[in-house]
Amino acid sequence: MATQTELTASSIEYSLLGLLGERPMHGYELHQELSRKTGLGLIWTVKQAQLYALLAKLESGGLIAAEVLVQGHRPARRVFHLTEEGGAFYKAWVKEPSGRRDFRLGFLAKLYFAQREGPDAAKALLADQRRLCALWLEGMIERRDACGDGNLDGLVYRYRVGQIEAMSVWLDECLAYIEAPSKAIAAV
Amino acid sequence: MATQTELTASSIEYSLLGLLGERPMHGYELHQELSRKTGLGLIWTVKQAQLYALLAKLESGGLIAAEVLVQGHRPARRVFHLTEEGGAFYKAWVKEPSGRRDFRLGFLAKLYFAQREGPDAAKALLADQRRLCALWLEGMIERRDACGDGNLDGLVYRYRVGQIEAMSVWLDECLAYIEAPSKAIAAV
DNA sequence: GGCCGCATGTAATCTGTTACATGATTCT
DNA sequence: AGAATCATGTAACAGATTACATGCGGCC
Repeated sequence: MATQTELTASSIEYSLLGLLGERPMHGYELHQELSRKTGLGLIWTVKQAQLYALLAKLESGGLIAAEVLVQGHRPARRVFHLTEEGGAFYKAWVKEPSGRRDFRLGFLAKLYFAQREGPDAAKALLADQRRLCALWLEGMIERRDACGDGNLDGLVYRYRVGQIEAMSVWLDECLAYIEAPSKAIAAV
Repeated sequence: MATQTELTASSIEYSLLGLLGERPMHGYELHQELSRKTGLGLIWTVKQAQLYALLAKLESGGLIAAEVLVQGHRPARRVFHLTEEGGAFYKAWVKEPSGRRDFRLGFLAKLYFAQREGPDAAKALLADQRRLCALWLEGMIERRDACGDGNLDGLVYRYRVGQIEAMSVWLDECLAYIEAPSKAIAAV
């Protein structure tokens, strides 16, 4: 029970927790995992230096812990695993829909993990996120309409409305995919 | 001709150049301009401290210069104006379409300025940006199709395709707006 | 001989955020 | 009396990026 110093973690950090929740890994391994151009690596990549820094932060926060694994000639590995605290942190994150700021990165990552936990978790997440997204859209449309046509401000809002609408459509696609992975997409 | 230390400026900095190109202003004034919820202030806001830091950077880079304007009792104002170099920098920026990274901020700002320079500048910018955007879309669709249906990677690409498509639609709306500001939007 | 893979990091740098400092004036 | 406005900044901290350091083994 390390003193909870108001731990705020970015979606990258949560994703590391998520990965370590599946199986313990050492830094280099994580880095490779994230450097592939599939899965999480497709969402973002972390530079090696940053990764080690993030791991150090998570470790000092008590969310992960390391075991040193010495191997003959090569440098020893520090194999990290989730602590209970870290697991709880991750669980809370993965079920909470994302804010607009980190939708692009955070939500994609969340969906990745939620779907691994099973279709129900993913469906629930998608439903929540859709609701949130609808709210954003509503608010943005209101603001768009508030500034009449014929000025640049309106275009700015129109841009945002368009982006949120596209999100919304995409969330529906995701839901369809989760419900019937094999051919759902073709129907769109 | 200060030694051009490979000046890289963010779109925020370019926007400051753009504002100062219209009329000289002091820091506080710029900050107010950007704090209003219309025009550029709608695109982003800068914290006061950061603004002064940016101005210092631009000044030391020789892109803007200050004149001190002492007024009776209040603190003296440092009124900044564009230098020739700064003007050239700005001009190059404003006509160049934005990359994907800073489309959200950079392009909106660019459009704001281009449109102030007149409809032709704005039209040219929009046309260029549309072309670029079409390329992105093409590439992204290709990648989307490359990873077959039925896996999460596909959803990630679908998301991106959706966002770029929305951009593309919006660019067309913008063009319509520039060509017939009064009622173009209603037609969409 | 030189580069890539393995596996760890540190140090320097840059950018941004938060908080604070100053000091007079005008609004409530 | 207290708050907000005017107008400038500095200092401390947080985050990411870049570059560098180490040291061995295997491949071309």
